[in-house]
Amino acid sequence: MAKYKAPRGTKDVLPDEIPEWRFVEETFRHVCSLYGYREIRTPAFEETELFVRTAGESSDIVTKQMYTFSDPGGESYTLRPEGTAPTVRAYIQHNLGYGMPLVKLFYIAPIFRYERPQAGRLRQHHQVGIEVLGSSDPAVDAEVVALGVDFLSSVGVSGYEIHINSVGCQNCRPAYRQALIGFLEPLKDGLCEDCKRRLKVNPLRILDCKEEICKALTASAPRILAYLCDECRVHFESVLSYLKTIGVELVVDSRLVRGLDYYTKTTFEFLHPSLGAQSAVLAGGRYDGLVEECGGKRTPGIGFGCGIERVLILRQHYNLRTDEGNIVDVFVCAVGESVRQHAFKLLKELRCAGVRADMDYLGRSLKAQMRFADRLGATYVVIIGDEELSNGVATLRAMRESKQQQVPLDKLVDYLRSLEERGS
RNA sequence: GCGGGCGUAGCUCAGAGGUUAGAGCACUGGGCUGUGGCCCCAGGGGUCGCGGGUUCGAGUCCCGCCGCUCGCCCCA
Repeated sequence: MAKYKAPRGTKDVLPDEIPEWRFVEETFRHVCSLYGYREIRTPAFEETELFVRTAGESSDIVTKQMYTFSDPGGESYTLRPEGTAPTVRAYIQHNLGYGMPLVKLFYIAPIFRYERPQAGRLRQHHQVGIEVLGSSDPAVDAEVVALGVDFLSSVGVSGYEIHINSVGCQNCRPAYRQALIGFLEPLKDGLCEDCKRRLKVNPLRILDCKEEICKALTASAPRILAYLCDECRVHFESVLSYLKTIGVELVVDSRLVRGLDYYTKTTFEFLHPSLGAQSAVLAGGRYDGLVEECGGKRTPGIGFGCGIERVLILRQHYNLRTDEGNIVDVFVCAVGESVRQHAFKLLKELRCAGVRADMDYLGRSLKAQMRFADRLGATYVVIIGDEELSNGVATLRAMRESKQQQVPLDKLVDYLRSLEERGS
């Protein structure tokens, strides 16, 4: 047993898995560029206060999931538990909106939450996400959902449902909240323990409870869509209309309530059945009050986060797999100690000429060197021994064709480079 | 925080009270004295998660702890 292990709920991404990660990340970057989004990178930790203010005092994230620590100077910091607040903080701090009324950003970042790990849920996971700041146009809501659709289809994921809802705004949500409390108060003895507590701190969350008894009791509860103010109702209908125009299928789900306090108007989740209880692969919503809450000018915003590990689970589910291909193009086999200096020099020249190349550093037999070259996927093997050296040549073996020839040592690098160029 | 399953070689796993703990894959060497893949032979590699208990004897049975994993809550 190893003495040290990766902390609970964290994972090492090993070399064999890196191609999958790079594929997902690069695909995301590409899709974002098609939509005019630019990348931003923010620190892994922020002042604790930022998350407490934005996610909400009573949210699960703030009450029990944050990795908070104080640095030697006594400041309280928290490892990023979500991607939106840091992005908004950077947007305000650097005046990204100055002279640029609409800003579209994307990020790829680790996210930290203290939770019980299980399939598709980690204490450090990674999200790709986007944020649009500066427009309340319902077409932007539709664009954000559309980008999510394009991203998932580009990485080969299908079979999900998009649930969408509007949670209203500061003008209409209080009335709905009162109506909901009024409906549930007489029934509260039948609710689960968690929901009895939610009734006081965040009654909307009761609609999202997975307990059958709560689902039954809330089946006929008032629906938020019936309480939206004119502005929110028109906005939501317009979002649905834009999405219909581009052929995105939706499930309007009036029970969809998200865990963060800052959401307004549109909220959505992309749910996939094969993810089990953690069925959300991509989720987000509009947050028209967040920038102001963080000390900036009143600026509407909307975005989503998407769990990379969950995307990878789904790719596995669909038997999708990108592999690395060959690791080097050329392997240099030195036969005998006396030729190693020459082999080492040749290796350096190959690499400087842009040819991926390697050699043996374990003093292995030629047979073992060949086997290793095969395992690295080398297209060519260069064999140099005393005989070759005294004739000023090397044996060049084409592995896939199982053919070999003698090539003058001083022509070898150019020759291999030309073969490479022709091959690629 | 609560419940189920599992911890034996680098990996996947067999072994269910009785010599010195095994297999496949991988690795190293040889068959092939300078040539990969296929085949054959050999070799290296293990505090059987940790600690205690029962027993003449414990990977094996019992208890505790730790870890991993799956589910509940919640989230990407």
